[in-house]
Amino acid sequence: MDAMGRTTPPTLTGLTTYLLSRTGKAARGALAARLARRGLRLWHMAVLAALADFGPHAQRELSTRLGIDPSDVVKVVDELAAPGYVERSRDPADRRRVRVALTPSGRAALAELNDAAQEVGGAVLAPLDAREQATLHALLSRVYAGIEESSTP
Amino acid sequence: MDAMGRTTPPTLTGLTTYLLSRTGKAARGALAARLARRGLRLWHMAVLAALADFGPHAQRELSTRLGIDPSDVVKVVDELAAPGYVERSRDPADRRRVRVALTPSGRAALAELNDAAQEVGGAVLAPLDAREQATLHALLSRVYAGIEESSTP
DNA sequence: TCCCATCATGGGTGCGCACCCATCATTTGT
DNA sequence: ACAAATGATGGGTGCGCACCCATGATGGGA
Repeated sequence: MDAMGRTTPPTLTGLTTYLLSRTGKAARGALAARLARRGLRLWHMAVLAALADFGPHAQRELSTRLGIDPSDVVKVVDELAAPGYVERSRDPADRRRVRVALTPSGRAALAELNDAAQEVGGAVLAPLDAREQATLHALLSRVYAGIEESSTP
Repeated sequence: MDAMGRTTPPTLTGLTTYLLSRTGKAARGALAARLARRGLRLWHMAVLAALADFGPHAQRELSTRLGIDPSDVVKVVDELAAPGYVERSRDPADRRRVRVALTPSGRAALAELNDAAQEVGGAVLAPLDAREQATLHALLSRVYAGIEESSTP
């Protein structure tokens, strides 16, 4: 009797925005679940990645780079400093600024998080073969670039 | 001086999950903004679409089809019934069930929402040409299918 | 030197979303 | 006929995220 099944309405699946939103949420959720094991959230990983890729930042720089509210940066950095993943130090040149730097332990943690993320990616993208995953990544990169550009004019 | 710019850390952009999560959130946000103009949220559109595509549902059916908590279905339907987009009626065969049906006004509203969604899609996917948008859609469809399947065993 | 801009910090708000539980009406199975 | 299962409803919770404002410390320009 459940002939109409559990199928998602075609009106929705026909919308690329809908698919993006859904798959994105799934990806986000899976990733967040992995991070939660270590008591971290997505922003924590983003901050660690920024520090690893670009070296130490003042908190304000983290804010503009990642698009987080400066006020929230404080809290995220707090939570990263507690387990010793990052270190705060005052910038001697400009003593208002707090320089945030990655510790070795933070770098190691990031590596693990990255592995976890790769795993999650593998699971989510399982229906696609390697070639297709690559094209998906390429297309998404361009869409992402477009978004970044339009949000930071 | 801001030589390191506002670039997103490559460690993140290298992760397809991250790109999915971000672009998905952007898509979701843009869509939600459009719906908000009419005082609706994403679930409202999903329910309207389900009714349009598959005809009237009992609320429980909406719950299982869309993966919303039964308790939340009640509230969403409440909000759709207020402007007269849907109508509730007791199923005469099983008087526990409440049959939810789309009204003409609801169908019209859905059409408008659908147009809005297409617009949003066009904006988000602007960096891609038509052919690329099509392949992106196809790839995402398969990923989405994989997700649905693994979440409903 | 003084005023204003900048930065970090802490505290608080509101929204959306996912969940859970208790209750009541009704149907189904025994 | 009665107990158990099902469906709808209302009320409440917690989390993540995005914001906003006030305060105190510091730096830089008039």
